[in-house]
Amino acid sequence: MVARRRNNPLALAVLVCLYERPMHPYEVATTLRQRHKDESVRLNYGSLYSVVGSLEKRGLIETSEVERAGRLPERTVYRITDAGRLEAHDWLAELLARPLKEYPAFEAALSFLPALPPDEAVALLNERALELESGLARDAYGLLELVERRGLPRLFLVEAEYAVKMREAELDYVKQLIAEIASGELGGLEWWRTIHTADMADPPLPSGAPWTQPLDQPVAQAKGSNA
Amino acid sequence: MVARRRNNPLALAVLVCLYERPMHPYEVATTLRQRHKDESVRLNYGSLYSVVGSLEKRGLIETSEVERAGRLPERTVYRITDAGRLEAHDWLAELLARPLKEYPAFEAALSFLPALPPDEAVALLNERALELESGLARDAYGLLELVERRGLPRLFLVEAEYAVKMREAELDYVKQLIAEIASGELGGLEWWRTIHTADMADPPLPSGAPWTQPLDQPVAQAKGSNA
DNA sequence: GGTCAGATACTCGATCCAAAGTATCACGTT
DNA sequence: AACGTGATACTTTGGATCGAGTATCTGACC
Repeated sequence: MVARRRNNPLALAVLVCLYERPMHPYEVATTLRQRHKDESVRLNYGSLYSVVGSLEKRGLIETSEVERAGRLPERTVYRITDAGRLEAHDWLAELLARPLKEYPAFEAALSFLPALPPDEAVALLNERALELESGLARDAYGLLELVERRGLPRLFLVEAEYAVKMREAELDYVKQLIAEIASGELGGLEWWRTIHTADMADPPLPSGAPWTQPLDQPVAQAKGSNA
Repeated sequence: MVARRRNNPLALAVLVCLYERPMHPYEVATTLRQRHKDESVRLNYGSLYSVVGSLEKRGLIETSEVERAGRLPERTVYRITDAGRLEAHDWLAELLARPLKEYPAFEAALSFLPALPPDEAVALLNERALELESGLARDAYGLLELVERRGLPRLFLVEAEYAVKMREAELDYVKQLIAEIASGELGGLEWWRTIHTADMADPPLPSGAPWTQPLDQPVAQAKGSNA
């Protein structure tokens, strides 16, 4: 019954836009883009229209009018309802106050790190560090440009500042990890090296050896290799 | 034709598991859970079986045997193919070396920050800071426990270390932001306050006033930031 | 005055995925 | 001996998602 229960932040973006004034979906999209919100909220038309439909079904927005210019497709203008205002407020408050578990791709990749030989891992991490650095330079330049060239108050850039900080932190961690592998300081390195010695040639991952150890089972336990 | 082209990291997890030895999907799931990989990779059965099906269709894994114990459902055991080994390697390398644009929920929320009154925003951010702090304490304890109680090498915890670092950085930013709002230091604060003065009562967001300003349009400008 | 890029406005269909469901077994409890 | 609980192993369902597609209009340029 409860369609799309607070999963896609694009729905929040729509609500907040309509809070400002009634719009048709396409106008919401262009507004979000103009304000660079499409950098923080995944925006594409398919999702937009489906999200709008579900908001209407839930009574959070309603049709205000249907226009048509020439023979272009109709524009359905929506306005927010009281329920919608409430939902927008509560949802935003929730997103701000409660950290949400997410699954960044790099975290997943790190969890499979032992599957690659240490040397290759270091090379790849170095590449990442370089890309992070250049990306950071670009982003920082973009921010400065907005603040200085036009006098855009920082209030409207907090999300970008946050993103920059997070990338800086990631870069820090990547560098530290590289250093600890290179210096042999990282616990488990010997094991890591040995399982990648026999087959330097073709097979990029070591077969037979576990790519990571079970984190449980301090004692040898007969878990279910049920054959 | 190319089904599910490197979107769901669960597929990589399956490949890496099967690199170790042939398994049936359910066993992959329990293995991942035992190794706490379900903290870094979103894991649920629906996705697991559909991902496995698509890997088979793409020739990256193949059926090794079909078992049955009693009247329980059949277990289809899969093994990885050479193509699968290659794909696993390349995919993992790509994830490690290239930062991927993602859309954290908190970044989205920050981009709508001006929609809430400053006081409420500060209160909510404070709540977040508290939750981040207690979460961090819990996580750090968990790590220490694994390292000390059982002698688990840090190599198998890099993804968790990364997650902790990221949260620390987030906490830093949240604290800094709170301070800058409280001290009146943040650019745009006056405007933020004024648009939230008339209606302290019911409407939690100010209608009529733009919740954030267009970032473009001082001069008609050629786009600028392409991602 | 023709054409061609780009904006306008939405639609479609093919995947993708999360959550719940199904059915069996295993084990301990009362 | 009936019951409950949790593990085993996979299926089903229907919504969510995304990229591409359609068709029109606008304006710039030569």
